[in-house]
Amino acid sequence: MGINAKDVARLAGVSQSTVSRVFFGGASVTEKTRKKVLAAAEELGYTPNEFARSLITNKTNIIGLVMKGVKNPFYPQVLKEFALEFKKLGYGILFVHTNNYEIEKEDISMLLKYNVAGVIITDAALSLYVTEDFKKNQIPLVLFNRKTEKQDFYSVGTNNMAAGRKIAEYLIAKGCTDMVYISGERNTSTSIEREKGFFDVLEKHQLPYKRYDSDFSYQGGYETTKKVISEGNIPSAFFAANDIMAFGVLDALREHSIAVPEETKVVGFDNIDMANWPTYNLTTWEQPISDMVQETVKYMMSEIEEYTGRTGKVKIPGQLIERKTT
Amino acid sequence: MGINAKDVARLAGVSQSTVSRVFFGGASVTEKTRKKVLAAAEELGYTPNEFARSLITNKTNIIGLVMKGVKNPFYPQVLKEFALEFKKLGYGILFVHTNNYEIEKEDISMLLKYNVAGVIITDAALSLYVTEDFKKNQIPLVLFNRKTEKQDFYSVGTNNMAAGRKIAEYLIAKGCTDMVYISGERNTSTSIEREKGFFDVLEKHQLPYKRYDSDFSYQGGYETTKKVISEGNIPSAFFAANDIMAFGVLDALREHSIAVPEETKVVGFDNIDMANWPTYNLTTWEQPISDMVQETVKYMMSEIEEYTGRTGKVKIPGQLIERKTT
DNA sequence: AACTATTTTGAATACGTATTCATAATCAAA
DNA sequence: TTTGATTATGAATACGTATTCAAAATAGTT
Repeated sequence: MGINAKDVARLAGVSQSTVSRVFFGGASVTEKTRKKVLAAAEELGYTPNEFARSLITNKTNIIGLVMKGVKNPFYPQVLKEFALEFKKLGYGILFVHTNNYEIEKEDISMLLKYNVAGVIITDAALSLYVTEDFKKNQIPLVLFNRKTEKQDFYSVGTNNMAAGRKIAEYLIAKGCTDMVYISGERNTSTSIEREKGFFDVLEKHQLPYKRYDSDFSYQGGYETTKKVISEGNIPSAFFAANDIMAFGVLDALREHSIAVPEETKVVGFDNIDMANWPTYNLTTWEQPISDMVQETVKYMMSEIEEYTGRTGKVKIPGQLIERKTT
Repeated sequence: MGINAKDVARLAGVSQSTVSRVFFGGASVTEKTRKKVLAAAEELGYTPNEFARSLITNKTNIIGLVMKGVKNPFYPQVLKEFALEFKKLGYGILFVHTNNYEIEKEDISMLLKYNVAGVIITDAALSLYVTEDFKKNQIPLVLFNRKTEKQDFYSVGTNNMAAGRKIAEYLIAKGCTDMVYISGERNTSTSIEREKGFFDVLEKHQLPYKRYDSDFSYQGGYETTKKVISEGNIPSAFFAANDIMAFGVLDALREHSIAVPEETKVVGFDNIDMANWPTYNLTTWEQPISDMVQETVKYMMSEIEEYTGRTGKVKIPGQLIERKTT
């Protein structure tokens, strides 16, 4: 179909090998022939065929990015940052949306078929066989903002437990005495860790607390809060496991004319753009997306350079962003 | 590195050709050998190398999806729908985030290098040379929710002008007399068309109107409304070119204690999930994402099957969703 | 059984590139 | 210039698959 290296070689009066050397870089080519080749390539509109290239090198410049939630604006933001960062490095992004809670066999297959250079899983959980599939093929894998009980991965996240603790201390300092934690899906490490840090501190201070199980969604925060209100005891503070649930909390409170931060306080998690919108003005914990992305990319590139399969848990510190809901 | 067809062939006691035939489909293979091969493949964990495949067929199962805005939740939603739809058909998605207003040369190059089967551009604008690059390579292209002045593309969107008209008629019927349109970026077809339909009707009714230029962002809607308020004349209705701007409008109004829908009314566009949140309860125009995606996929697949380069403008009708802001 | 028509299979080849290995060209030093 | 060392180039090959072409096996018919 298209123009190939042989065509360019013919026009430039050199061999195909030389054309390859010009475009691959790192090899020794005379300045004169390089110019000849580049001129010919320009004239013909030649672009190296990435597939043939990958066939030889057994490497691709594609990173697989697996994502589940797009309703939480946090994740599109993450996607964007990854896209920009990898673009700088000449890598493309194969986007895989996984619908179910766990990454599906189909999704893995897609990633393997295209021999991705690395995989980032941002939202979904993954089970054992996934481990094996990627390890067997020496494909570096990063769990972004999620961990499994098993330790054999590299994961990048924020220090959820410390954040939970800090938030508890902050609320106590503000005079809160009894608090409610609204969890995300109960099997996600993020929700569990935030809860643990939060409750640890409350227990140490012998303060009463209660957990309501929800699902990281706006509706979840909203309905849960309505339930809390209907039970009659308004706590002195709500800590929601992410921002959009906190928005649901705030809207439910507003609907019942419960003043924030006077009658009760609300803290979220993520610090998505919307947290700064005047309607919400939400006090929340900032997840340093850029730093987390940078860290992920750094590991990924080093593992692509030379695969070691090393594991680890990197926790990028975040910070409390104080606004008007506390 | 990994397992290849030859390995499977050896284990199954057949030739590589037969393995290929089993996995490519459409060819004639005995049920018995098929089972043997599949068993061997399963045992070894074989997946056909898509790159070698593409080298032969000169086709890929990758669709390039170019997107600019991720702050507007409308687009992540679109991304998700495309991902799911194409996954069903065995296609992967190469996600390209373009930062600038126009799709960049770098982005095009990425798409060409990977020889994508088709390209969908959702948000960004594109200039002439892009046209040529894709046409030359017979790569089908769809403009999703955007059009250019040039007619030589296939575009899928909603009928923005008709929607603008309907919204105007609706507001007039509600008794509004002077209205404000808050535009998106001035060079986007969507914003221009919505405006045109809207103003056409108002002019016909000889009603006063005014346009404020904004940028499709929440901040834009918010600041613009503050400006409108500071000018002293509160219009009887705002029509914002998308929902998140409408949210900005509502928040600005709320801040100034201007009652909606009593003192003024607000209409958005898109009907993103958030429009249904209790804080906003926004009356808006629903863009039928699913239908638009379906239509895009249909065209894409037919052009992949057999490239014709045919152009057209498909407009999927939407509908007014009436909530509490009017 | 004998033959033909059809289906299934294997060997060989092509796709476009990177890379090894050998050869040719260039350079440095005497 | 001669020699030796370095560099630039080309021919050949490999990557993993789809596909053509011929051979083998099977089914169908008499």
